Amino acid sequence: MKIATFNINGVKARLDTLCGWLRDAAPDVALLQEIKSTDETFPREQLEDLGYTVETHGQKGFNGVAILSKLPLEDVVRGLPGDEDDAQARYIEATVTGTRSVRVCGIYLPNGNPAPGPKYEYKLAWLDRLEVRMRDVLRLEEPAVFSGDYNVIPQDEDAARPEAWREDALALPQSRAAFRRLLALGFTDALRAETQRPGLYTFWDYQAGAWDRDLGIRIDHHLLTPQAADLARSAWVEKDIRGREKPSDHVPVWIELDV
DNA sequence: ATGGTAGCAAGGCTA
Repeated sequence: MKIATFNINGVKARLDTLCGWLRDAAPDVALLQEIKSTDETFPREQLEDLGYTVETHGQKGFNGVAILSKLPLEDVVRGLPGDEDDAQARYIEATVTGTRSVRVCGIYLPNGNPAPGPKYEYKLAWLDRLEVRMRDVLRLEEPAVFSGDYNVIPQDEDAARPEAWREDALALPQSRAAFRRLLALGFTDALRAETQRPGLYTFWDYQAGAWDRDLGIRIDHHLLTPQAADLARSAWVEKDIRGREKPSDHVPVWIELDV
């Protein structure tokens, strides 16, 4: 089972790109972030025509997440549990069953800038709630993946210019500590081993020629329960997507599970 | 210190 996470940065503006990618790359499951659409305006039919089951947790204008799957999706949860007053659409879960079941959890973590400030407080509170949810799922001792745009640069080697991010909400010590706590629960960062070779990034800013100069950061992650990690065959970044026509500022990040 | 680009949606916010 091939699972990709992809911050699409506007599904309506990216629909041709998305459909072409789904035809070529043919993920079994695609977790999308920043769909910037409501459930009603999401281009569901076009994706269903490509053979995908579609579940969305949308919002007008900003944020929004979705799961596309070639296999049926069951037991969908919309919204990160733990705060009834949180109106931002940043989280969706479902179960997909191949030769065995995998819980797939799609994440669009708050950016948190400017820090310090209320947006950063929201990011840290969201990370605390995510830790609770991940602990609960971990207890089930089943294959599960928490995949998406974490808006966290875990370590200096995950940025081309770490000094440029020193004061940024994506790399502040509290952000990194919270991410490390997620790993300490017992999760595996599926792409971590790949970062032994420098220059593994998933995002390049539209501004200041970041792509042309390869000034990227690694902020899109797959975190695997031990049961999922045992099934993991490989993990990779589809970097060339960033150089195509009208790209998102993120690229797809993949894992393949032996399921 | 600022601005640089992009999407949504129709002005400013978010990133």
